[in-house]
Amino acid sequence: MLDAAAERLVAQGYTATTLREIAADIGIKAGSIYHHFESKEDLFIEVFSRGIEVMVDAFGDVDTAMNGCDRESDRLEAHVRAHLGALFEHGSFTAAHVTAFFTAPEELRSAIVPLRDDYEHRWNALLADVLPELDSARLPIARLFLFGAMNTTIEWFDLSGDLSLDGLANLITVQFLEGVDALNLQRSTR
Amino acid sequence: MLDAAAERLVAQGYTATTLREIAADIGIKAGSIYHHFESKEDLFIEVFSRGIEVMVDAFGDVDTAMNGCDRESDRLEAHVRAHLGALFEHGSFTAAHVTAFFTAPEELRSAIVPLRDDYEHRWNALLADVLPELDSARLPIARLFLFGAMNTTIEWFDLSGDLSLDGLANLITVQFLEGVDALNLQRSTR
DNA sequence: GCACCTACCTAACGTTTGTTAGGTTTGCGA
DNA sequence: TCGCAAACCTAACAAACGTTAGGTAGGTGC
Repeated sequence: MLDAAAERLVAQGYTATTLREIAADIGIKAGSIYHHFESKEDLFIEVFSRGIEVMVDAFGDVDTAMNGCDRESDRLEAHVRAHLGALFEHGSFTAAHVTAFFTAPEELRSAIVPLRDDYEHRWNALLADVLPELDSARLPIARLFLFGAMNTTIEWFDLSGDLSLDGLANLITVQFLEGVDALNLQRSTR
Repeated sequence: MLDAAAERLVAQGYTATTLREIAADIGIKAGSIYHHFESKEDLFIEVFSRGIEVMVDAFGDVDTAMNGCDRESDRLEAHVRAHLGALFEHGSFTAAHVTAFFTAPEELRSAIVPLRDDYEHRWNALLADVLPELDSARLPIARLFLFGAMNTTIEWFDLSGDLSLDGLANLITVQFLEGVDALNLQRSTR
């Protein structure tokens, strides 16, 4: 049911997604939803929260797996890969979060913002490690550029196309670190 | 009235924006909208179209103004600045387009897609000029990265903050061309 | 002064929305 | 086998939605 809600969110946004649709998707009636959630807002708070949970979990997994890694660029690429994985490989929760968060009413958003802030903090800390020479005032901006490039992939990237998620993660990382010219040389440093 | 519609679009998305709200914003009643447009869909087709128009016009202006420019990176930066200008300085049409386009029903979107394609083609051509050594298969991807970085600025950039639009355009261009490390050296090549 | 057009309003329509009260089914534990 | 709670349904509610038919005020041209 949360899955169905997330998929509808991706396709239609918050207001256009009705409880009757979600109920029909899983073969129940709209009123039955209220046995599990107090309101539409409550249901989608859960969906958006899971969207962040998936991201945070993926981030944490990479952090432990890459513990003894000495090449900082590899660490970054692994985290980029994890973020893309959360977007494309772990259900629609993260995708729903990224695409539909701003279509939700403000009361709902403000309940989610603390979770978002936590995730953003982790990325800031990561980027501070990977890029120690970067002016700390520029760091959040660099992160926002990276997030922009990663998150808009849901609008165009096709999992079944020629480019794999690994390849996409590598492209984004190289482009982010070294600029567009380095795109032709991708994977040459491995 | 189109302005009011665009502002509501940015704040609430397509479905959550009601004709009664738009009418109230400009001091008329909802029914009166139908004297100017045949339907809600018709009204927002006009709004989305203008959003692209603003971008295309800004692009064209830079093209003529930068005609004799020999430094390709300056040309690119001027176009980035123009795109950001369309987002932040020419009403809410472009901002509405970028944020709310995917919240609109599909029939409406398909009426707008040709205009979008035209704008994307211009950028592809520009990038092919600026980056002749870039693999042509990578070119659309590079453009999508750049678009992602530019368009997500509406979610965080503050016109009244320390960073100016010129500065932001420079940051994005440098970051795009040379990578994140070059951010510390911005404007040093001028 | 008359006709006419544009811009708006009033008042309702049918539909859909989130939501609720009360009843029914299902399955598990004692 | 009984009881009970979780899961679901039915049927409706008030509110809000896009939309429409018919009417009104104000200005323009003749």
